[in-house]
Amino acid sequence: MIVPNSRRDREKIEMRQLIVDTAIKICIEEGYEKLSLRGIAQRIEYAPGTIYLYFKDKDELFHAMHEWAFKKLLLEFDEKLSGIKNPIERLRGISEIYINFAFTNPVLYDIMFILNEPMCADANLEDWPCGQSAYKFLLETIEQALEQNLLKSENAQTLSFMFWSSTHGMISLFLRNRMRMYEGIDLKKMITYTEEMILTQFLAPTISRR
Amino acid sequence: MIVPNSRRDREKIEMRQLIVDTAIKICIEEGYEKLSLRGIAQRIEYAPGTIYLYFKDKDELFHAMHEWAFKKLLLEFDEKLSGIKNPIERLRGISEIYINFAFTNPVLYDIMFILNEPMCADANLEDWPCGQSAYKFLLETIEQALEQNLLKSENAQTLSFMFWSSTHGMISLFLRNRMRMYEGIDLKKMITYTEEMILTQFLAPTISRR
DNA sequence: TTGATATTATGAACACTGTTCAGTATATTT
DNA sequence: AAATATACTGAACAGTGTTCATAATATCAA
Repeated sequence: MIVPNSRRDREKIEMRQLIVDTAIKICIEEGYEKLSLRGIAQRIEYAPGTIYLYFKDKDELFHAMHEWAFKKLLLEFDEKLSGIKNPIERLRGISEIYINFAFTNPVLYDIMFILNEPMCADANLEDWPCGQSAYKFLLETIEQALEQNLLKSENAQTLSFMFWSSTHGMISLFLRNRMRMYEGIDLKKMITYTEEMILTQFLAPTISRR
Repeated sequence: MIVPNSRRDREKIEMRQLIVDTAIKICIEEGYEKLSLRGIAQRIEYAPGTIYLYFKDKDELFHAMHEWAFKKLLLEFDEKLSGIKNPIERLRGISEIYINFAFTNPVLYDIMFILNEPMCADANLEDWPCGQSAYKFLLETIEQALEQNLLKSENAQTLSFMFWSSTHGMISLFLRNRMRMYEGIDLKKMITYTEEMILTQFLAPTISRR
């Protein structure tokens, strides 16, 4: 990571961000498959080769977009969930934000969790701070829920994985148009309903209710 | 669908199949991202333009590969599950076959459920007979389980969607290398364990046990 | 068998893509 | 003002999907 000491370094970071912003803008406006380095260069009125002064290759740019998207999701978690103390309500909040994020920013969701860029193969965890933080958010919430006996006793890691991947599964099948058999059904409603159904099954049976 | 009446039609189908087989072979050997029409043409010793006499474009070829892969999965369902009568055991069988299929044929799984080809956008259900059959397999099994009160009472469609997408979620996160936080863990074991955990939660509580 | 017709195959060409790099322009430092 | 360092350019390369005039081949009628 570059730390902005001189004006030069500052400009370098600004230019990097300009490229990332432009890339994401193109993805949103025209779709990820239309994203090209030449297209980015044209929008910011630079020559194609210039981008290579700021990113080693397309993968490194993708990596930056990836990180940028996670930062956006993490920000929503922080903003909307810091006030919620009950672990189960936090869990519900996480689900809601996650699903809404995917529906509002399908392209970003794609970049974060679905697209297969070589970058993902050899990138290590240290290069993925926001992604890790987002996962930690979920994991810690579940750990708290377990401590307070609000969920059926299980490994916190396993439960986190279960909640995350089931939600991801629904969203990615939706985003990839693999839910055509549910014709005429409001798919977002179906997803939120199923999400709640799963959560309910894993709630610990309350001993006394008043 | 072309029906082979004359020798000409038969040859047309054979050539189509040769192209599909070659395409899948390249995907398996070198990865989907290395698949190119020129590469296929070279392997079967034809000119690049020839492929366009059998497929309108790359999308139509992808569609054929897509269908071919579903046929393979469906075949495994038919072969290994026709003898199992108990709906819950069938459900377990479906999970096992599905997960094993994904781990054994990651490229095919990609083509079937993850890759985003324009084809998927405007293809209608009629062009997806095997995919529909595979889903029906799951749906009917769950309907039977519900009839026999073996699962917690819920909509069969919702339950099917839940089981399918949670499994898909785990597999696709694994295939896309998005499970790096579970370092050192046997990921296939983790997936099969979680799969069983989910199923267990949805089993109807047995009234009497002997 | 020959000639006309329909089918099948070709490969150059077009417009794209990511990427490299020698050359040029600009900015900073001496 | 000269020397050096940085930033930028755009042509070039090898690759992609796709098209199409041309050529080869196969089929059928006379």
